[in-house]
Amino acid sequence: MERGDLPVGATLPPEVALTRVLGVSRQTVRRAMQELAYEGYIHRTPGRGTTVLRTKLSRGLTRLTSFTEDMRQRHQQVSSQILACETLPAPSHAAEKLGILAGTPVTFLHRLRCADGVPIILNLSYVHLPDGAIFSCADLAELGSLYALLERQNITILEADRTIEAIAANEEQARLLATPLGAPLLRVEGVVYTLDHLPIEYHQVVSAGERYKYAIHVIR
Amino acid sequence: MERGDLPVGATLPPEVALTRVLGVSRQTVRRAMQELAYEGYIHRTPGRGTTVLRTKLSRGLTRLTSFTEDMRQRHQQVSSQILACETLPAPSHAAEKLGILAGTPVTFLHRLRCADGVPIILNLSYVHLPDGAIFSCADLAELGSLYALLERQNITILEADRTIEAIAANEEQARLLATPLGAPLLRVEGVVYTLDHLPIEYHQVVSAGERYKYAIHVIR
DNA sequence: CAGTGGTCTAGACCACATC
DNA sequence: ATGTGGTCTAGACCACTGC
Repeated sequence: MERGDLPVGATLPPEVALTRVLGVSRQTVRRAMQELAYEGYIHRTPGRGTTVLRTKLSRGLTRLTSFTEDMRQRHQQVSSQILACETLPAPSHAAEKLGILAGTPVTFLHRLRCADGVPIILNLSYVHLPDGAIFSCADLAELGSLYALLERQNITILEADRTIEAIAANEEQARLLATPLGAPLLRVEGVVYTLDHLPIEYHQVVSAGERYKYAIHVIR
Repeated sequence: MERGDLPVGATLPPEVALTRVLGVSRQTVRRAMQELAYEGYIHRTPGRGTTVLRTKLSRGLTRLTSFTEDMRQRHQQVSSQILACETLPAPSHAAEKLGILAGTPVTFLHRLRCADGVPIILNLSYVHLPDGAIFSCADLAELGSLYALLERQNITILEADRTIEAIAANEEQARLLATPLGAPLLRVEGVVYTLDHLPIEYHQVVSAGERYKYAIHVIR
């Protein structure tokens, strides 16, 4: 499909034919086609056949990616200004999301992130590290990506719950993002979980409305 | 899990045990567990086992649902005020998204949608019907849901591409949604595709920031 | 009616984690 | 060594589509 041999609308050979041609079992053919269907490449209709829907994959919010990864994918140059990187007692709203007691020490991170030099998003993170893990602001500054820093310590990021809403820029946000006071901003709040389902990070990401859009592909 | 018999963190019986207890094959057990894993209920680790991640499902943008379906799921009463329902020449921005020439007749729909009587979202739709399909504003008013109306004519909605951004309320939006002028609003733009990958609807959904949040669950 | 995808069974081998 | 999930095969029946 990506080579263009199978244009949009084309019908794929039936499963049994592929079984013979490829020399694998029908289950195996089906598993592969189910992946393609899930990714939106093909559509399958019982009794009729399988048709090609699209020939390239568009990536969006469907998967958990970091800002750094997102921007690199768009071939934009990422830079970060670290406004704060310190250990402090967790404020109650963050503690609640992280499932810990207010006042428990957490790593607080405040970053202004730019793409090609233009300020795009403002990032507030409260990180509650598992026992034994260490956090170095110098390493973060060097690596750029919080998730990369965590994964380097064998902390596996698994999933996140996010909410998206619109807010009006307060004074600090307006100043840092170079927008007027009261300008509409997008705020994404999220809790990120590790492999063991422990909440490891609570973040608030605020982005300038005109400069950053979320793109999503959804299927019914 | 939803009954609470299996709390978060609990380990599920291994596949072979479930095979015996339930009297089904291992593949069948695996298929069921894969669904649970995809929905974020469980997490599976090779060689270790399967653990419970969450005990209830939060529904979000991950699947394409209509406003009507969303609200009914939350047990809220949906009502709609149809501000416009007419056929007109497609404006260029809508035509582009629908892949048709500007000026082609499309059905234009403008609705104010309320949950429990409170105005929540403002919906602009441009519908480009396939040949032979008919559109009745009376039916829409009765059914409430555009997608239900289309599906009743055997038009299958398959997928959508959406973008989310923050905007400031203009005069009309402020009046209809009962918010101050310039208040931050969430705008979701989307193109909805049918089974044959034909764009059938272009919509703009504007929602009041404080009254409507999008929730998303993403996995890495 | 034949052909399609949807589902299930029974049995096998593998890589990996744990002890 | 044992038990776990990941993958594959071979064969079967079903519901639905289209002729």
